[in-house]
Amino acid sequence: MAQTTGTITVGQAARRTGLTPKAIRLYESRGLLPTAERTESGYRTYSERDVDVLRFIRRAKSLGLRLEEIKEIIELERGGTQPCGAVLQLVGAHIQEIDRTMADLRALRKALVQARNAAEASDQRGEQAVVCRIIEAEPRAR
Amino acid sequence: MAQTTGTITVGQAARRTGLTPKAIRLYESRGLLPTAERTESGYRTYSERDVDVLRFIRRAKSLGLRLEEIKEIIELERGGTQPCGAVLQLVGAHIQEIDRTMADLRALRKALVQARNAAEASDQRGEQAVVCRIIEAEPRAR
DNA sequence: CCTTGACCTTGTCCCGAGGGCAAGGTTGTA
DNA sequence: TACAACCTTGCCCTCGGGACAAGGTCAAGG
Repeated sequence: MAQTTGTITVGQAARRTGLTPKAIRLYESRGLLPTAERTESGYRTYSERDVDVLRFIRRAKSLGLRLEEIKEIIELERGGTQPCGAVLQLVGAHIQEIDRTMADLRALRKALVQARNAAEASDQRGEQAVVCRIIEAEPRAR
Repeated sequence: MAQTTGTITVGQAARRTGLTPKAIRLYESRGLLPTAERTESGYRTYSERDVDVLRFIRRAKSLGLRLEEIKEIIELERGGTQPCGAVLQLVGAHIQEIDRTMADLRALRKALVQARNAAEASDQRGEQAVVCRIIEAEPRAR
């Protein structure tokens, strides 16, 4: 195989970045990575530069950015724009989204605990329910 | 149409329960509802009992239970078992799951805020990054 | 009687981010 | 030459529906 120095296969790239080959192919198909070069036999080949981009993607993903958003950042950077501003905006939006999700979860948790307590209380009073009172109870708020 | 008193269509059931017709058909296909009776022309028909079950499903869903879990509860109840114990167990498991998710989100939020602060700080020092430092930074933990 | 509009039917594709599996080609080593 | 380990593409699955298509049914009004 005509493999240039420093050129690796998808599996090696996966091992070096902590991703899976499947994920790497997905990123290519979604446009986060340029279409990979191929060997004569059709194997994808990756350069160190590609490995850097893949690591970048992994870190961005671990911060909760979506592939589409990561793609935008990469395109900005490829176009020569410093993507800092855009990244800060994305990160800020994600923090807000997390805050909203956590507020929802807190409310849900409260509802679950209340429902459980109500069920245990009625159980101790020896009541019987056709279907368990936990969910039979009319939701007050909502 | 030979529609018995109290027998309604899927759209009417949807309106009475706050669900959509599509969702109701999905629940049937997933086994949460028994296969609906049909009119001669093929329309599904629902009884008041069905409406009660649908309301039950909606409330259980609003508590974050998954369709598969709701199905188990309904099956227990149909089998004559009081599902209270099972429901309590499910609810307890969900509270734990919510706690785990919230812990994850807290950690994620912290990482995002730290990344943002680091980026702003390096920006103020006039540094330039090939790709924004927010994501370039090596992840210490994990 | 016929049309119109609202309703119903089934079916398919889509979302996110891949996982799992199948069927087959390629590589490098024993 | 055989074999394991790799690679390729492609399809179906997740979860809870939303959106849309193409067509059948119902009730009311002209």
